[in-house]
Amino acid sequence: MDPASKSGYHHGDLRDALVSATDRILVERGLDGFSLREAARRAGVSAGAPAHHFGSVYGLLTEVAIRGFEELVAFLKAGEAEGGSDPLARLHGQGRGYVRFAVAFPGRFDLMFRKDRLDDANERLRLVGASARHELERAMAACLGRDISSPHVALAALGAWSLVHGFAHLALDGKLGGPAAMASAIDEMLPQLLAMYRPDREQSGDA
Amino acid sequence: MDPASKSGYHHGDLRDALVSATDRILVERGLDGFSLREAARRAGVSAGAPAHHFGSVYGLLTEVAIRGFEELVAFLKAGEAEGGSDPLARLHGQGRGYVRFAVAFPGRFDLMFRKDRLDDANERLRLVGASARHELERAMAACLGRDISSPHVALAALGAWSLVHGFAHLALDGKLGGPAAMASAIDEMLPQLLAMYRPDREQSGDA
DNA sequence: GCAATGATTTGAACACTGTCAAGATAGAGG
DNA sequence: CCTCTATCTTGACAGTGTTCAAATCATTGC
Repeated sequence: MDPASKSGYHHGDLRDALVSATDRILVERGLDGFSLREAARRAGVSAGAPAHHFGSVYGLLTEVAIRGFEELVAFLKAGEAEGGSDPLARLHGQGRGYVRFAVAFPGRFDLMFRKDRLDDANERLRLVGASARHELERAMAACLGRDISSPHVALAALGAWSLVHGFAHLALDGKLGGPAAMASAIDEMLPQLLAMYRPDREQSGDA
Repeated sequence: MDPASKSGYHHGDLRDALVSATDRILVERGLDGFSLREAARRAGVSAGAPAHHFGSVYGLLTEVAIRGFEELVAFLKAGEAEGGSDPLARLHGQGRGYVRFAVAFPGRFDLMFRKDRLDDANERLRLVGASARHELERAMAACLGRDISSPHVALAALGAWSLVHGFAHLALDGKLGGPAAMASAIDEMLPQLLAMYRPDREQSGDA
């Protein structure tokens, strides 16, 4: 009816069909098992069809990555909310949300940080990526009691991002045990790690 | 003469020729620009030839990654030596060595951590990877005044690795400016980051 | 010195991949 | 009803990694 959600041409809504087909492939076979033709196959469409909607493989994968980042931001916010009112607890909550997202959607997570498969120039991708970084920097600024535009905050945010990203990587490599042990690792080891490396507000910030 | 180093069969030493051809491709075009056929082409050999020496693409890339890790370990040791006798300075020196390697050999660095292109089961790869991790844990243990087998050390090492890895990633993404600014960033921003996030030996280690 | 041996490389095939141009199709708007 | 435009198919092309029988050639044994 409304032309935005169901513009029933030949297929109906091939754009979304391809995106969700890709998502399913990422879940079942990972990024390596993905191919544009396979996505087209699953959408019940010929190999050349995706080009009209996404231009090239990069376009399709970029679209999937964008939706991944949107969901990541949601996970960050949910995790932060668990932290209550203490700024440090809220920051750590974001970290837990980050790792939880990585563990929940390994395929999407893989894709999102493999820039060789994405279109870096895509405006929406950059926007949603900046949005995620903004979430982190806001929580970090509150935690350090500094302005969000401070280079100190940017540097501390980089460090915090690296920490949880490395932890997530480790979890996905299976180095933290199976899925059962992973959940407890996120709730036990990650807090320990975050406590061990916390941004130190006492150091001289302007050298 | 000695059959080990120069067993002049048809090509002479195709194994090494393919490895160095791959290395050159990584420098010139990055990992995306690599293909097994292109490497064979540069070695002046047919497309099927590499199979005999490496089994598959994974074998060749894994060999290149192994040599990369060997060089990384050398960079870690060199950086650590710059730290003099202070354990923390030595640890931070290792971090500088890590980032320097990543910046000096971006292609190899990319490859080394793209496990979808490597043969995880390769024994030598795991050995040299473990060797690199051991360097870090040794320096970290000295820094924390704990035994190297302590889980606390392992966790702290993971955190430190994540920090410098994230920093290196950022540098390679060009977010730290051009090559000129990069060198100074390694010598200025990285120490700040490492100082901000340093393993805290005062926390309760056994929860 | 020469033939046999076995490692090394070739060449052609196969099943894939992503992209492209040209034609078929079907719904929308006049 | 008829055109028009976006959508999709078809068929081709260049390129990829892998496989395998056949050809090549250094080495080994005689």
